[in-house]
Amino acid sequence: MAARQLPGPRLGLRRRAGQAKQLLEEAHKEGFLKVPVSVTEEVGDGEGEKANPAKLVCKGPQLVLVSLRNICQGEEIFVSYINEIDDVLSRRYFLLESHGVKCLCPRCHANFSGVGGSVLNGWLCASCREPMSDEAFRQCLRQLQQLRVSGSGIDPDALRAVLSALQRIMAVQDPHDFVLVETSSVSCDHSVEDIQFVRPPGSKQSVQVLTGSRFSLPGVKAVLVPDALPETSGMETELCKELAVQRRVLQVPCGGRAAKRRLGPRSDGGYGADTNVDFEWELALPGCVCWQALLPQGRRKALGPGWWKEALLALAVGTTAYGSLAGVVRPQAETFRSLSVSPSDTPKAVQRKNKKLRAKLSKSPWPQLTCFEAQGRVYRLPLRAGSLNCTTSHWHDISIASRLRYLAGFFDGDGCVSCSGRFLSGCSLRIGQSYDQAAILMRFWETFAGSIGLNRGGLGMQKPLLRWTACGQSARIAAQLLAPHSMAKRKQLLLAAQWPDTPSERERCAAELRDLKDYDSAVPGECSWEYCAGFFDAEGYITQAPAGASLGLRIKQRHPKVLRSLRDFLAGTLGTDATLKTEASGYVLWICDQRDCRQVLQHMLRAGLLCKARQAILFLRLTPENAARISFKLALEARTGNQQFGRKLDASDRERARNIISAQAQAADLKRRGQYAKAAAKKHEAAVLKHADELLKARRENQILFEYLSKLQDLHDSSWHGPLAPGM
DNA sequence: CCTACACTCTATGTCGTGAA
DNA sequence: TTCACGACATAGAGTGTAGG
Repeated sequence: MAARQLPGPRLGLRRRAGQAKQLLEEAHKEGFLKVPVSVTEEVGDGEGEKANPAKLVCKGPQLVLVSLRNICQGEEIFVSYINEIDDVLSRRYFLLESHGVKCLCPRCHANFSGVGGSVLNGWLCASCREPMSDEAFRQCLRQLQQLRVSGSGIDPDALRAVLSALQRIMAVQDPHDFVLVETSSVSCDHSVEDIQFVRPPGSKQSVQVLTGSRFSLPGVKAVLVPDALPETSGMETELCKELAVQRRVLQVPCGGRAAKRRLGPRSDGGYGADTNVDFEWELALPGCVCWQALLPQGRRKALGPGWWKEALLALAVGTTAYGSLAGVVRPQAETFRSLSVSPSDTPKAVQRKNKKLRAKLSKSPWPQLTCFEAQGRVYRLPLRAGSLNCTTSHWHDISIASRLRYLAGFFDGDGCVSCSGRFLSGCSLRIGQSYDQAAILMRFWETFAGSIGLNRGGLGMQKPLLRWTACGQSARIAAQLLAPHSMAKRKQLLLAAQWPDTPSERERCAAELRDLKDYDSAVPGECSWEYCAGFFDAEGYITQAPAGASLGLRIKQRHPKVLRSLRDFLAGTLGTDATLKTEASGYVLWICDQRDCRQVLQHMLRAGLLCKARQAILFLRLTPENAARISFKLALEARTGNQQFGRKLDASDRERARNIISAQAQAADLKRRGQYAKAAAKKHEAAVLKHADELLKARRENQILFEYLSKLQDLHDSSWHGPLAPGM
């Protein structure tokens, strides 16, 4: 086992049992346990020298931890950080990921080169010390399950109580992660065909339940790995190679969403599947209760495939690799506290904590949004057509034609035309925006009616999303009004405006609409400053050279036609020299010249720029003297999304980066000149600087993430329901 | 300063459901 | 049949950084 390589919780057996007893009593007092459960300690029960140091058995309402060999007085008992029935690869991957530890214990070492044939590799028979066959291993697992579920003297009610307590505890930790499905038809001999899909009452997720033993082995784990191995050295490369072999052998049973993103080396030093890859794995306890979990990657890594065993042990023994049961019962406080920086943490350790913190955050929902704020007014959700008579005054001072040009520009950027319903009865127009950009949705709502509703609730860094929707008659009218001013989506809007009545014609139009989205169906048309402002509000981005005084304007788009029209318009009216370039997944229109940038921003502001008006105004004030301050201000208040949240470099970061580069360059120079001793000293100095720099950045990120978390918590505590939340 | 690229959140696109 | 809304998946948009 790996425990000897690690610092961390190492509790004496007596102490663990005592702690477990106390915690179980507490759990019973607080109503988590329906029946009183106590822990009995049985040490040296005469079962002789076996490989497993201890086992957990249920005796009536008691959970008993039994040592399987004699323990000498004063001997230290270790807690494993891993699930011992994992294969060697999973164990090492988990240890490296979660603790940064390369395990060199005999079991890992002996089996390391043999990985690839089976996920069960690395599991040695306790008697003969030979690798176990798959069948023998499965047999053991069955026995283990039988022991836990229907073994002698086990009170099913007690076990059920423990399991339901666990469910409650876990539900507190993350209510979306666990569902408890009771089933009486689970057996070990089902085949893959026995997969059923159920939606448990109250669950919004559809849940896949696999009842086959083939997939319910706790040792089976899905791992996605990069096709191309990253350029790393030592342990990581070895692991990647083996993961690659593993993948081919396993034919990964990857449920839910498939891996979309490029899999490869990541800047954070990790590798493998990206965060939006979900896995599903299941466990069936025959004849009793079927636990099923749909875990996010972070959680899965944290607990490992044997989470259920770990959880049972946690309840019985009061200890896991992640702290005591107290930490499980009050997960928010304890879990997050364990992720805050401690003085002895290395940069890598803080980075790992930050990663976990982000994973936690990404599962933390915002409170339900029931209203939104736009231009200082608060509106209830959903905002239906005609539910208000008042309008935002400034917008109505602008002529209808100008308004339509702006809206057409915005719709070309961010709008969506789709036909809806089984009968293709009509088209709908839609625009989604985050909740703090509701003003732009109000412009559409005031002009075309329709409704504004919640598209998706907030989740961690992801703000809640609102959506303006017009369907039926209002969609037809809106499309009719927008089409003449639109370029990128004119053909789609014309289709929506003239949506036919007969089913066959509708089928044809629906197919045509789909086609229009596949290629660049933009119609070159008359451009205007209002259109530019709208399009820029939707798709544009203002860049600032790192804390410098120079700025640039960028518009990214998948297809080039509309960008060409914009470029020609800018060249024709201002003589602006905008360049159109291809970039990965599309085209970019760039304006670099400082004078051009400012002129374009001023024109767009006059034409009704809204979403990016604040940024534009700030940038127009940009001078070499205030560059750093404006950069900070923008990061704080004028950003659209939370990408790269907490990672922005400030002036001192840049200064440190310059020093590191300078030291590295000096070291290289000294080496070239043959002054090896001095070069080595300089190199060391650079390494020290780098270490300090990484530590500082990681600590600040940790602090910012905690501040964000605290703000999110405040929203819950203050019964927040929609008005703008500052700093989020 | 300019450009390419990386990271990850947002905004499209689609499907389904249910009330009117 | 229309309209509104929710859920889900994912392409790509928005943003930052590194390097020439």
